[in-house]
Amino acid sequence: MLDIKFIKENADLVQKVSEEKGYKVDVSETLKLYGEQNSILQKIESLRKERNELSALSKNSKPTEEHIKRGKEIKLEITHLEESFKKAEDDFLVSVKKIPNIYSEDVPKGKSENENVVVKTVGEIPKFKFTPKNHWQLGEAKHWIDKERATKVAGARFAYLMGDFVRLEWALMRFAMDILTDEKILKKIIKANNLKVSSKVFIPVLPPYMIKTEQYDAMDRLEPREERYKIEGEDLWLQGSAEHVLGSMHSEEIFNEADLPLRYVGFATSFRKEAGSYGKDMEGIIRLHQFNKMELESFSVKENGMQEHLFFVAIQEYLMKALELPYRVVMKCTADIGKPNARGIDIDVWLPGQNKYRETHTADYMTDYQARRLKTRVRRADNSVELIHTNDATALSERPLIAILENNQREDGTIEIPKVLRPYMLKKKFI
RNA sequence: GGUAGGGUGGGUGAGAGGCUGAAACCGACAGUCUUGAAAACUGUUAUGUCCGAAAGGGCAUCGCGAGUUCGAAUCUCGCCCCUACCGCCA
Repeated sequence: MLDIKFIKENADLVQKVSEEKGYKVDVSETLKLYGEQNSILQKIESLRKERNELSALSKNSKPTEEHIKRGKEIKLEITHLEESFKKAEDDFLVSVKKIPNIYSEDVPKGKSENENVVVKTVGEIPKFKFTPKNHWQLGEAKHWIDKERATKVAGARFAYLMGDFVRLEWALMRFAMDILTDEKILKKIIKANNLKVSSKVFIPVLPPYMIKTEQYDAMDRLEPREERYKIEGEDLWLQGSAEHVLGSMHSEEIFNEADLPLRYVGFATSFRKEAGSYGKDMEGIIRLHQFNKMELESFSVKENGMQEHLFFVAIQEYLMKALELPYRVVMKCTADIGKPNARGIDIDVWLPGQNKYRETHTADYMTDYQARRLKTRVRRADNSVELIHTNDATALSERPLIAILENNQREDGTIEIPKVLRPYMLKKKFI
């Protein structure tokens, strides 16, 4: 949610920016609703003041008939006004929650993801002396991917992952974990990218996979609900990304400035309904209802938020380079960055089996948009309290694994293991 | 899941219908003293929100929600969570 004071002072800007992000909002209506809510509140507060004063008169003595009579009147009026207030407040909240975050100055303007801007392309696209297979042809031949049985057991968009593929996935995750918890490597990444951020390591987290409605909504990641799995009979949802349960972890808390930035690397199986993507990516394992992912999350003071975001992208690039995968960095345009985002970067990997780039990573910078409703704050050195800035980003998921299969395949269907993963694969070179 | 006891500020913990946003102590911060530090003493020390240029003032918050009452941290009901024991379980 945006700050209502900011909206008030920058109504035209907010209106314009919301439209550029593709959201239909009426800022003047929001402000009107805020005014209505406020004027009712002021009436209530002056009545409450009278009630409090009346009640203070009875501190040593019994209240007079007069006081009780007036008190009853006040009670009735307050009850009445509170009903109108509740309605006015709800209307205001519904309206203000629709307004997306302001985007960062350097975000390209665009009406759809087609207008995202490729910032750079890194790594050589491999040339094959044979026709490269896609990951499901490779995986099924090796009995690493079994979607037929998964469909029998759980339905479409599920898969059994098996054998060396599983070992490779664990190798990948262990590799990422080792990088993110090694301060020396983080320092190297910071230096190489000329960043001004703390080199504090990431704290590994295995979070809950379920999240309450209230927390999910405060994160502004609950919508669209058709995309989420609801737990029947409970006020719980299956999280769609570890970010959802990591970001809400410190809701209602006030950090000490000295404890920031606070960085987490969380591993979680994530769940998505993939509503509205019928028929898309039905083959292979690029778009399943559940997938494993290692996610970065950080909480920082406002002036460090952007550097933190750039640091996350630098980490993503470091991981992709280490895995020797060809990729490109994409700046998402206004229409594609997402409602709570101020800025968003995607990394797409080259998939020879599909002959195109596919998204493997996202990095999101939310400024204080999420923190406002989460009530995650920091006590600064001068004792003032303010909202923190949140960042999240993919570290590694199963999609880079697909890329390893397709990019590192040999004619006989075996896969060359990236050098950095071999220590985690009993030093084997091929699987 | 059952039974019992609990949830009050950064911490411990008092308060059991009105003078209580809340005692006391600890911690933290600032000051006095000191060459410096400690000790001692003095002061400050929740969050949100509204009005105001500011000074200041109002309102709300004692796990959450509803209710009783002229008046609720305090009484009633529902929910959540904690602790202990029992049951079940990786």
